[in-house]
Amino acid sequence: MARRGEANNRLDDAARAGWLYYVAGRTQDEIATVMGISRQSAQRLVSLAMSERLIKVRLDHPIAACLEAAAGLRDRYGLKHVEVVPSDPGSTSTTVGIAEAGAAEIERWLKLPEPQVLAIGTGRTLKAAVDQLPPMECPQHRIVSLTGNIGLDGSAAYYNVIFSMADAVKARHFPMPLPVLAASPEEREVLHSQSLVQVALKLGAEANVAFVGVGELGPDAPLCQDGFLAQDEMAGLTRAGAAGEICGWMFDHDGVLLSGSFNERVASVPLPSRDKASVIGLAKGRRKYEALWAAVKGGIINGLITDEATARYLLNA
Amino acid sequence: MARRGEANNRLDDAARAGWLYYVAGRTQDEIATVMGISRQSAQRLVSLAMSERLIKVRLDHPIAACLEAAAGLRDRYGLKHVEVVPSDPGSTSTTVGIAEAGAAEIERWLKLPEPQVLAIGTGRTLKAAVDQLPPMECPQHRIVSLTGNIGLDGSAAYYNVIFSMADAVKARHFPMPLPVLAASPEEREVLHSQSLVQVALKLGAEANVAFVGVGELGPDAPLCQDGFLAQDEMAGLTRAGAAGEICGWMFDHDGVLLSGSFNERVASVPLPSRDKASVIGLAKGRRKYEALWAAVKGGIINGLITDEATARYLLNA
DNA sequence: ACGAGAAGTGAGTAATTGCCCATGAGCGAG
DNA sequence: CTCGCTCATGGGCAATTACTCACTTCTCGT
Repeated sequence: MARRGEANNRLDDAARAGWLYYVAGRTQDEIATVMGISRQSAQRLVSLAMSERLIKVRLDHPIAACLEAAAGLRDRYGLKHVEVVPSDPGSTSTTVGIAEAGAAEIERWLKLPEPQVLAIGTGRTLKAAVDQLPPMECPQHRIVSLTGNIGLDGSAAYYNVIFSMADAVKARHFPMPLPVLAASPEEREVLHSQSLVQVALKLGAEANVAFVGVGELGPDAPLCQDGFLAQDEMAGLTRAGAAGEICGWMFDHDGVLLSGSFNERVASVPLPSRDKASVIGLAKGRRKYEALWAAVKGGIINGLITDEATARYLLNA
Repeated sequence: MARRGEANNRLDDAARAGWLYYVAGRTQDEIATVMGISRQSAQRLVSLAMSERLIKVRLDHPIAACLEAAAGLRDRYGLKHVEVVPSDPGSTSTTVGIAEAGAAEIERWLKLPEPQVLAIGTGRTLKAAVDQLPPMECPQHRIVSLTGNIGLDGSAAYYNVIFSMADAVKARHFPMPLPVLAASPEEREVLHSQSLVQVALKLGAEANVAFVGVGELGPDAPLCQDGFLAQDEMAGLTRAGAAGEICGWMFDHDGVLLSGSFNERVASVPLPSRDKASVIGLAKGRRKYEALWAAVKGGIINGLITDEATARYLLNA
């Protein structure tokens, strides 16, 4: 192969080896012969292709147990769309499985020929899902971020997912040039009156589908860890009965948005109407059980992508 | 898990096993334990998930499209060797990429310890490829030129590639001390009876591999530009149905060598047998589409090094 | 019921893959 | 120029996976 960009060359070779291994089904020995390298090097390239995420694997089959759980959840909580992936009891990851399934669902929407407005929230799970998206050309769609991308200290929020999405999907993107949280309800009004923000707010209201993470509360909550929320404020919220948050919007154990002043400072786009749009939550894991239960009970979300264990909890709750 | 469609059950299990294997990265032993089956059964389920296409693997890298295109061309036209390099849309060069890939392939042959006979055609693309060759010592091989190196006016043909090759590669070289085109079939016979030419003809018939450029026809054809062919003769050839040429041999749109008198005047070495040898064409670019299509259709060449755009054309043609 | 045939199972074994380690090439600092 | 560092390489070996075969179970038609 060409001798020029020596840096890329390794990844190119890795891609080639990975393709030959996973797609063409050759053995590493054959690959080594074809590429004129040793078997060990071929093995390294193949595993490099894996660790660099050049190779993406997805399962396209509704597994019966998961299907049943999904159907049960749909009936029980009146959800529009439920997807349950197998649990991996040995893994502590909060994204494995969900990310792939979420990416598949996002991809389904992006492949629609009719123009859609997709709204995207924030969070680690969503980030992992978006990272699984293949490059796509979707000029017909528009993608709007539901949350601001600026932290309390003015820096860009790492987990604002819309930028990762823009890398993979060629469509018009509308980020929110705002902090997640305004200092006061009045400041929020001022911020929201900016024309750029107005566009995002309008698009958010028109969204056909929204993909959101579901955040738990407590000292270890992602909101605190990422510095959006101080510990004492968090403690106050839990005392006030908050059970979880989506895009910053706090809700109680019945899934009713808190009426206190906190939610009046949240600068995020309001969640699209659950009557017209699908608001799909992506989350799994013990720590999110309470928040998820509240969210589905109260109809904060009407779609869910989760794993088997979480689904079981929600069915028995 | 309810038991209803017993037939599905196996596929469901296969899906679950496949998920645990490919997505969660567990070993088949672990899967067997988790699912309460034997390791062999787990292996069967995993391979079933693969063969039933439940698991979809995708490679996210520019090179993926190239490899797929290459495999497609190999199948479609029954080629022995296909290499597709990424297109560089910004470049008008007819050689960038091809030259490097061609050089790499030539190098692979030169590195073989067993003595080989390499045949080399002519053309700008091939020249660019040979210019990429590193200095090598290959006393075991012999390299023969497929075309004459003398123009109509008696001067040396600039694009006769074998001399450039001799500069880089230390091996025995056999140029063809002939014009490209004889004045008449009879003259060709006389020329070919020279003992030096006999050696080249014999070697050409023994060649293990031939690297050739593919020439398009028309007023701007390289054959005209380099003064091997007058415009009126070219016009006559296109009227007679010629679609392209390789080493001077004219062929029609189905890749069948023209039977007219022109080919009887071509003084080049006949192309090596496509049954025994690899005849690898190097070419890319809009202007060569027709000629390439004819050449692969008719089996004039059984190997191809080209770029993505050209590969796409050949796949859709 | 019964037998033929399809389908599945586990043991055993060959093939393939993953990983560790010693080696040597390449490179920048001194 | 040399030392020390990093990193790719290929050998060797253990772990993992794929395949074959003989045997059992199930199904279906008579």
